[in-house]
Amino acid sequence: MDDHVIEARDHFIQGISRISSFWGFPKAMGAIFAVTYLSAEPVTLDELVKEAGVSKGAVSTNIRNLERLGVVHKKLKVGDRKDYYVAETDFWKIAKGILREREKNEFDLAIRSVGESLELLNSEVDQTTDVETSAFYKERMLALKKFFDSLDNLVATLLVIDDLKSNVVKTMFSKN
Amino acid sequence: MDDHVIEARDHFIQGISRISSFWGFPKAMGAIFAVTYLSAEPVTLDELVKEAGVSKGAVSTNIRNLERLGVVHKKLKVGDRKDYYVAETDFWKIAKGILREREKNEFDLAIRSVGESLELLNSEVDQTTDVETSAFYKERMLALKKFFDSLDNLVATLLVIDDLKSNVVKTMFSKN
DNA sequence: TAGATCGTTTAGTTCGAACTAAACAAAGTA
DNA sequence: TACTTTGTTTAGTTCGAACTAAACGATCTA
Repeated sequence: MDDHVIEARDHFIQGISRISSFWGFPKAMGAIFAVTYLSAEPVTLDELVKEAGVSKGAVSTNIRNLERLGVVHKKLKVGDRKDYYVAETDFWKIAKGILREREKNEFDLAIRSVGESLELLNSEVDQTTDVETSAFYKERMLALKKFFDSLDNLVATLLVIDDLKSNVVKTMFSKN
Repeated sequence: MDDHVIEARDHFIQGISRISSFWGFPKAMGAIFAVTYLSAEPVTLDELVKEAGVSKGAVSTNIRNLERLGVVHKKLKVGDRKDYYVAETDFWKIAKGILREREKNEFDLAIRSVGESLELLNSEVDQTTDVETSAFYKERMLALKKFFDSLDNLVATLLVIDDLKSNVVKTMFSKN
């Protein structure tokens, strides 16, 4: 293969790896996706081991996460025990998948803890001390909770946008 | 102070710490912000050391980053060498500040590398081998680049939204 | 059954981000 | 000048996420 092509490919893989790690995913995950994305044919686990330069175990776990996020798709061939993977090419779909995944898991779990803190304050029928402090905490925590709720609505709204509407978004923010 | 209030406060600080680390920031950074946010009065570095339970060095570097992001603000008092900090309470502003910061730095640096890879392919006037592969790479890389450009426009658009319009957004996505 | 071929799981290791402790710098005060 | 008070920087350490190597399980074939 032409040197320039190889160089471009390597540079691309490296770039995707950085993007991956920037968004809080493993670098290897990015490399694995990049290889899959640059492959015209479905790729096997062993090919990914070779092309992405990571161990079989790492490919196994990372590709599974990629599939869970909808970033790649598993394709089985009849009479073939191997798993084949192809990259999702609709990046808006990918973005939605990732957002949806973050929505559950850690995200609103952490957000929920703000609500819980607030409830702790509200259930505090005590008359002991520091009414002022308690009131101030309530005010601040409530303000943050409201922000999170709005954000939640925003994301939820984006998630229910179907393909038709999403095309509107694509058109709006594309230059050509 | 009332036990419930202390418990609520601790729970809140812990929650913010998790959110912080979830978004790729140090846990301590979240704790420091939480303490600042829950303080009615401007706080000093030494108070933060005590309240957030991290070392002076860590507070120093983290608070500086928080200020750079516009999450807290430094307040100086006349005839007082201490630095005082207050939390920004407009979370939409905070979100914008963080987005803006990510915009520079790593983000479009990584994105740029995709463009560079593409250029490497285009500057490849060679006639050697693999015309097909090269064409395929170009196609895929261009598709990704277009997506990134759209995303870039989207973020840029959000960033130039002034306070008036941003109130529209707030209203749109608040429940009450 | 034995052996080959897959993907997964586990035990152990590596590596870097983020922390602490402590030295340092700067700027005021006595 | 010496001492105090404040924030920053540096050297060294810790700790966990993510990796590798290798054992394992499952499934097909001869």
